[in-house]
Amino acid sequence: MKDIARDLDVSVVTVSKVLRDHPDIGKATKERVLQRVKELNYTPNLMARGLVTGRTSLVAFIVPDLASSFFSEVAIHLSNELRAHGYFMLICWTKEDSAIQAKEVQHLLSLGIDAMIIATSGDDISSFKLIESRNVPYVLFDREVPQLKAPFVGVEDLLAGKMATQHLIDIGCKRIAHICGPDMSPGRRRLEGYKSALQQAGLPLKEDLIVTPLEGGPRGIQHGFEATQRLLAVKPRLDGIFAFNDPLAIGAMEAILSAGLRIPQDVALIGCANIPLGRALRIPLSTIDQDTKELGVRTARAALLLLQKTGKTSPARKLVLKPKLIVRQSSERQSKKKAAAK
Amino acid sequence: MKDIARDLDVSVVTVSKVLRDHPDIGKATKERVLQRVKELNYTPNLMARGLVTGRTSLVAFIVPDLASSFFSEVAIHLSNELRAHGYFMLICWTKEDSAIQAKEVQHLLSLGIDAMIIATSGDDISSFKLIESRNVPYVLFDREVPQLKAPFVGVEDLLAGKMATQHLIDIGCKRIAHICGPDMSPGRRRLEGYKSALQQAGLPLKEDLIVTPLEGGPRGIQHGFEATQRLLAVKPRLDGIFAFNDPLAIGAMEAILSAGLRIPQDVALIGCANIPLGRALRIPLSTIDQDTKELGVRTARAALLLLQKTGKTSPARKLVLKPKLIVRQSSERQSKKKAAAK
DNA sequence: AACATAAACTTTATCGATAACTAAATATCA
DNA sequence: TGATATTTAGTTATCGATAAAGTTTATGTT
Repeated sequence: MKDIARDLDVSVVTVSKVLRDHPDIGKATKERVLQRVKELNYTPNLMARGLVTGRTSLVAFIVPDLASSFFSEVAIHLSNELRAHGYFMLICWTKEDSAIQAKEVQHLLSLGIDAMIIATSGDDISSFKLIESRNVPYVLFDREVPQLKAPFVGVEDLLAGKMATQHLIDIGCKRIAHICGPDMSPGRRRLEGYKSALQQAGLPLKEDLIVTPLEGGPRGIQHGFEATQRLLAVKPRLDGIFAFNDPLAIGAMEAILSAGLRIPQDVALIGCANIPLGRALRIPLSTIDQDTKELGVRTARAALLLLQKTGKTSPARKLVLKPKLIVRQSSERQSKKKAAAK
Repeated sequence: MKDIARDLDVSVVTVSKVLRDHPDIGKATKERVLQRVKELNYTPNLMARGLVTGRTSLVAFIVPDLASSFFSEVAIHLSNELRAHGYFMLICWTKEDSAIQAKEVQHLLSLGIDAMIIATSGDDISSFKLIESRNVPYVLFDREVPQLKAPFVGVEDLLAGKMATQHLIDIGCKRIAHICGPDMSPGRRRLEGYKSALQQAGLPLKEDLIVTPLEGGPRGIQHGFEATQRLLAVKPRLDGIFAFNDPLAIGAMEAILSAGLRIPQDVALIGCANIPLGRALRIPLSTIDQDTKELGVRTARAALLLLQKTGKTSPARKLVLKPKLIVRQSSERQSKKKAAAK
């Protein structure tokens, strides 16, 4: 910038103004500057600019898990929407580890991003308090933290849990197991939904049919496999499994099949998230759809809203989308023939 | 920082020194400062620091595609390795669009990240020239750009293409099709490998058995489906498909099955990337494994190496890993029973 | 002609830190 | 004991921009 100013014999500020389309610059100088800028392939230093203006056009998306495609898909839609409004999105992976998350958040904060979208790992609120103290707007995604009054965009998980479990009940399952997700709002609510559906149907709640993967961290196929092996050892044998997410369900599928049992005849199976590959599995997987596109777009809008109304206090809206049951072969039995699938 | 200095009646520089563990600070002052830092929950402003030092401890990973899990998996290992060395990794998605990539690169550059790891969308080298002109070290990942002498970490794609095609030939396929990937080094090399394997086996090369998805962008299931429908219309009918990646192969699988054909009896199928779900598919998918963990770790090391040797000219190494054939049901026929799978 | 207005720039201060140098107080040693 | 080291802390300049206020010069107004 200095170079440009020197070359053209104008002040640095003039150059700066040209770059920001400031009204008071002559047409002639403006063109001279712009040309030189092009020649030198100059780009303003965002750190310096950010230092003064406090804005960087960056939004960070903090996710606990990348392997399960749910967050990746949402990221895609988020990114598209934010990009359309002039923001850049960066993804930051926390490995479902709240200590890592705390570090990343701190680092991002001091880097000076404009907003954060967080699917939190752990409900330690100190990180959030830190964000608030820095006046950086943020949106909670997928995972709610009750103590915080930040905007939240997510899915009605209690209902998701109920729907999945109720569906298994509808097709005649009596001994339904649940493989738990991480101990955060979606995991807890889906479990709750599972319990309440059982209760409403007058089925007993067996603690040994509720398992949590031994290993922590993001829930993947191998966790589902391991958990299901333990479940299959419980007698009398279960006849249905509702897994927290699709990867867990896929692991469960492998465990069930390799134990020589049939799906859905011996054990019916349903997951949650509706990953694109669910249809293509050995046994197409029933699941609960969460509409990642809608989630992504709505979350982006929530963030953009915060970014616009700089001063005004935000109403801190809570947006909860309705989940949708998708029945495929893994839970299709004679008794009832619900439509859906695809 | 100023506040802390004022409160404790020391200079800002002293505080700064304490924070950086500079040798010349008294034990007493050091402790006083540290305590106040904790009380105020203070974090140094990285923009300001970066402005002076030129370092931010940030590494950006630029990927064209998030849906196919290949890059997500690599990202996980990359992130782990970089984190172990004190760097933070941010993922940036370019939608397989070189214009978007150019923008993101520019934005990241002016943000002042320490290094970039790029799986490029398009071989427009102007972005790379820009990066070089800013003296930001970068590593090319997965996709090579011949004109550039930056370090490269990837897979021997020519061999991958050969292995996959040769395998189909080995099991008796005569009319083998290929669904192309994006027009960059992996796509081109795998196609080349496909051609050379056919040639070596004395099989004719039919141009109408080589298709490219109509729609551009990241290759997904639906692209494989669409491309395969066109392939199936070609007479005499093909008896084998080698798809650029696993999602394409899965799309192909759906198209083949819904056309009433059997896999592998009528059409044998092989993909590339070895996504974790390949095993669990309706018909377990043969594929070429690329060892995402090794790729991630090696790429991270290459980047770290560049970050260390600040001054010295880097040897610009090229690291090409050997792919591995994984045979599963989608290409298992009587004739030969190769082992592998799992 | 005198003054107000506008256009087109320039000056100065600042964002929040660090680097390089300087200064004072204390320690060490012949 | 005086001289040189060593500790510890403070000064000043700078990184690359922007905001706010100031300065010319040209134009219009009555």
